[in-house]
Amino acid sequence: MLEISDLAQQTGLSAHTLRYYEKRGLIKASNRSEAGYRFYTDSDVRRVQFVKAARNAGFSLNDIGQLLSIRVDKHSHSCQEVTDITQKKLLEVNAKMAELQSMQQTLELLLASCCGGPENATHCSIMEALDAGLSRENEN
Amino acid sequence: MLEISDLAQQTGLSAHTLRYYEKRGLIKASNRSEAGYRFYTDSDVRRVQFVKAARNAGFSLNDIGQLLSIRVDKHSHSCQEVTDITQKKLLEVNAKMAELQSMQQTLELLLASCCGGPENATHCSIMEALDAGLSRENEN
DNA sequence: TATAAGCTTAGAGCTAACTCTAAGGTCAAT
DNA sequence: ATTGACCTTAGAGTTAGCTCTAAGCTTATA
Ligand SMILES: [Zn+2]
Ligand SMILES: [Zn+2]
Ligand SMILES: [Zn+2]
Ligand SMILES: [Zn+2]
Repeated sequence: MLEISDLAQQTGLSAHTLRYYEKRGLIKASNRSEAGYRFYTDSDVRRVQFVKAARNAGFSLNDIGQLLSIRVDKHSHSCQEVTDITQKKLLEVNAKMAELQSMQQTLELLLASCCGGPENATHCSIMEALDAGLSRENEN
Repeated sequence: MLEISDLAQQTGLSAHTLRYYEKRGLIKASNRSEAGYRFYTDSDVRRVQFVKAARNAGFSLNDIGQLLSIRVDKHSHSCQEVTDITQKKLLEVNAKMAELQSMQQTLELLLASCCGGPENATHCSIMEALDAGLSRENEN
């Protein structure tokens, strides 16, 4: 039986975060001491590790809630439900990537155009480009 | 002289957002009517467009505040200051991209491994992979 | 037994960039 | 003069995921 700080150490999450996850309904200590201290079993540890792996994959805590309810009763859920959640997340990630790529490209162009030197910015091509609205092309 | 809703229409930002930008110190109506209505000049419009272009490039409102103070007094600032801000932002964007790319790769692997079918999830390889902590390899 | 470390809870605070509400004033048109 | 659309302000609410605080117990060690 692990106390919360032991679990924190084993998972790399803070005790605060673990209590927060409990408040969110994601995890729960299997046992409590008479004084109310949380005690975690190996099964609890595995559940937390599942949550952590899902976080690394990019799932939101809400997504993870769904994945966890599938996990505890796999018989009542299908592979399709799991892929639906995963696919949806992939689409979100792809959308954000596209946004960031556009920023990246813009920033690289800006940097390539500016001398970056110590003289004053009256002629700065970055400022000019921003003044020109990034030379059209940006719908949205 | 444009009223706030005219400026909103011209820039594609909401009047709420424009007032918010003013509260943040980014923009300001050059004039006010006797009743207190904001009136914007062409110069104000260009400033808002600068802000919008900078937002599109990924700059935060704080960054934009700095860029704007360079913009109004280019003689007292150098190209280097501008590139510093831009470079810093590019590094942030690159960091986020790396994070997202890792998620993307993970999600794609997960999707490739799962049948996605209607049968129950007792054998689901996505669930298994998450249970296995995404097969090690994820430092952090 | 005293001290320190760690546990409990409810709830506030943080970040970023909006987004919206309430309560009221203004303006053009009917 | 009365709609209705628009304007003003201060300030609260939203989102996600923590992060921290306060006030008070509990437990282990010296
Ligand atoms: Zn230069
Ligand atoms: Zn320059
Ligand atoms: Zn399957
Ligand atoms: Zn599956």
